[in-house]
This record gives sequence, structure tokens and C-alpha cells, in this order.
Amino acid sequence: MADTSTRSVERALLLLGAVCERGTVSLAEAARDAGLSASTALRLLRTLESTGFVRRDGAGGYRAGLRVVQLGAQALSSESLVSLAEGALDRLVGLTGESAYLSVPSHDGHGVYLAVREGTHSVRHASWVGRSIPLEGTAVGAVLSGATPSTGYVVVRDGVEADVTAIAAPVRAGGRIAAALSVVVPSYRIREDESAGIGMHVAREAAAILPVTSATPEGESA
Amino acid sequence: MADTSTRSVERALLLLGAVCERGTVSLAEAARDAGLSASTALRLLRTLESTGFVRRDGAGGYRAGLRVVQLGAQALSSESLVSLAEGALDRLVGLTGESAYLSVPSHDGHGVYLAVREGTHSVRHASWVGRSIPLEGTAVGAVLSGATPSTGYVVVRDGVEADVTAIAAPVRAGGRIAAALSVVVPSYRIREDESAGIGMHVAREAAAILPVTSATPEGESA
DNA sequence: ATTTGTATTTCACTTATTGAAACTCCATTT
DNA sequence: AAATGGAGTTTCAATAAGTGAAATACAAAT
Repeated sequence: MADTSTRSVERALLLLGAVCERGTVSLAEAARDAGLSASTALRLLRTLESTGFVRRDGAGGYRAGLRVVQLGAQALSSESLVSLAEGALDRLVGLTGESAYLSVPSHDGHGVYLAVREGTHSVRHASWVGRSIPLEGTAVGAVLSGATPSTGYVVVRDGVEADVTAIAAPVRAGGRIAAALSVVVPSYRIREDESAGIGMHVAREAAAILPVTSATPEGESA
Repeated sequence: MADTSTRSVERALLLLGAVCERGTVSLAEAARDAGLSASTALRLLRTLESTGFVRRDGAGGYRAGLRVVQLGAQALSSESLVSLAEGALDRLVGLTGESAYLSVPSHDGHGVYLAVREGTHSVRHASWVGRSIPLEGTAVGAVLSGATPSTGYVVVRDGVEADVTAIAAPVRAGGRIAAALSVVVPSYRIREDESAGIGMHVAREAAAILPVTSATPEGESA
């Protein structure tokens, strides 16, 4: 197995990431971000362009192409977890008025929000599908790494983001932890004892997302 | 300039497309789809895997990774056209009860639905964001290639999809055509004279999406 | 036990990728 | 106006990096 990895492809994907994150980049910026020489970056960006993954705007800047939108939408809709979790998200928002999220582990120490329901309070936590979140020091991270205490939920006050408290619980698929369900609250609005109450709701909803099957996990997430 | 394109990258992107379209594929299938030898496909898929663009399920199959979801969501949300068109889509659905779409040209003779509003009739056209549509023989295609007659809209009955009639009009950004706005109706439900009425509405809404500026197009779409 | 199909590894061949340098534009500065 | 600096682009020789056939390993089907 080893490090079988294709350099030019790795680099191209790095560039693609840089372009998507920045929204619009010049060749020089993209090259710097990805640590490549301008000529190499140009060549790779052209390849990305000819395949629709990247496009150029009037001014010559690079931005995400439609292929990215297309594949992303397809991939998201094939995540049945998202549809399974919709009821739970809605109920949590209804119950608490706070924003609720479904997240899964992504790569290198991060997770992603796969589904989002915004809260109803006018001051509320706001994020978006696709948002990348660190696993270290977050409630979602604790849950996804299996560090959920016996209470069934994790509360992290003022973790990565200041002034917000996150309450998360694991969505289990057979043996594995497939995802985390969480509610995020402006810290000023919540007392210790309240977080416990919400925690129990989150834990209950999370537990109910996947049918309790004694069968093999197997097809796991998705 | 010429064909400056990096083969391994092209191939990797082909594989990524194959994986995303099929939902879940074995190595052999993916390799066949992309016309690659198994060993090459394996190497490239591993690279895609290590960067989060592809992941493997329990059975060893390949499926779209979270990076795809993430970048896709980001890209879609940075398309300001989508939010600008929301009102128009809503009004068209309200007026006609039929499904309404915003589409833009993608690559090689195809377009993509960037935004969708489902109609309210129980028998209605249904599609999804990211859906790829041919430009040949479709109302959207005619509009995007600038073939809109002076009436301001295009009607295509039973074009690519049988039994449906599409009515489309161009969204202009300065000089360019940035997108197409369309309504898609089951053909049995619409008479000639009705399509003209809807056409005028579509054309009016499409024209109003972007502020009429005499300034340079420039930043165009997005 | 044999066959068939897929996944994976190895390896010699060489093709395809690479980056420095050169050149062109264009906007700013002197 | 000339000079400067920065971005985008092209060229090209060096070789690092990617390729696919074949070998091996595994598993399921006959």
C-alpha cells in the first residue's frame, strides 16, 4: 500500500480546494496557497478548467466551476443520513429554538456539517452545510471520537468559537459512530441545568435516527 | 496554449465523476467507466481517497467523499445568482403552479440546474439542483445559446423529455446571457395560447433578476 | 478442486510533468 | 517618458513521476 499517491493529482486537488475556499483567486494567489510554481499551477488550473471543475471570470480570476456544484449536490443527496436526520433536526429546533446540526467526520481532524436547521431566536448560531469544523476541543469532536460520557451527550462551553455552547450526541450505526447531532446556543442564554435538559433531548433524538438493528453495521454511514 | 492538460489529473477527475454519478462503484467498474487499467485507477482512487474526495464503504466500494459535498456547498452558496433568482422562481411557481428552474451553461454542450422550485400540482415536473441537461433541443439550450426570438422566450414541446413542455427566457448580465429561467409543464396540461402567457411572465421575471446596469458586464454571472 | 473475477503489488520503461528562465503586458512609480 | 515591479504565459531540457502488463492474492461461484 504505502504512499501510493499521484503528485500531480494531489496538487490539482489542493488547487481546487484553494480556489473553492477563497471564492475567487488569481493564478498567483492560488499558486502561493498551494505552494506551487506559477507555471505548474497554471497548467493544473487549465486542466481543472477544461473539465469544468474551475472556471474563469471576466477579470481572469479563477472560481469554482459548475462540476463542483453538480457533484456536490449529487453526493449530498445520496447521503441518506441527511434525510433520516431531518425530523430530528426539526424537532430540536422546535423544542429549543436554537440551531441544530448534523455533522460527520471528514479528513485530517475535521468534521463537516452535512445538514443544518437554523434556530428561531433572532440571535442564533448560524453556519452552513459544508462548513468545516475542527474536532479538537469541540462537542462534535468529542462525540465523533467516541468520548461521550455515560450521560449520552457532551456539552462544550466556549470551545472553538467564543460565546457559544455546543451540545452534541452520537448517531450510532451498529457498532460505529456515524455522525453527531448537535445544538448550538449563544452561551449567555443557557444555564448549566438547562444544558442538561437539552442534552438529553439531543441524545434521545440522535439515538433514534438510525433503526436499532442487531445486524452488522456494514454499509455504515451514508 | 494548445492542449496543456495534465493527463493523470484529467483521469483522476474522470474517475471522480464516475464515482459520483454511480453512487457506489467497485474499482473494476470505475476503471471501466473511465477507460483505465485497474492499477492506474487504483492509484488515482487512492489519491482521491487520501484527500477526502472519495471514501470507501464497508464493502470496499468507492463513493463520493465529504470534500465533494463541502466544496459543492460552498460553490453553490457563492453563486449570488441563485439568491437573486429566488424571488422570481417563487413567483413563477405561485403564478403557474408548475416547477421553475434556474440554469447556467456548464461544459461540453450541457447546462446545470442551479436552483429549483417544485410546482404545486400533484403531477409536476421534478428535477434537482446539479442535474445536468443537454443544450441541444431544449428550451434552456436555445436561450443560453442566444437563440431567443424577439418574443423574449422559447417554448419547446416534447424536447429531450417526452410529454413535457419547457418555457425559458434569458437572464442577461450586461451584454452576456448569464443564465436561463424556465418553467416546465406536463404537455397535456398546456395549450398553445397558455404557453404564450406563461412565456411572457418568464421573460419578464428573467429580465428583472439582474439590475439593468449600463455599466460593463465584467464580473458577469455568479 | 477448479474456475472466474476482483483487488492489489511489483517493476522496467519511458512518457508526461516539472520549474527556471525568458518574454509580454499592464499598472505604478520615479 | 522611462523605469520598475508584478502577474500571466510560453518554452524547453532534465528527469521525476506515472504507466500498464504481468504476477500474486483472495474470494466467491461451479
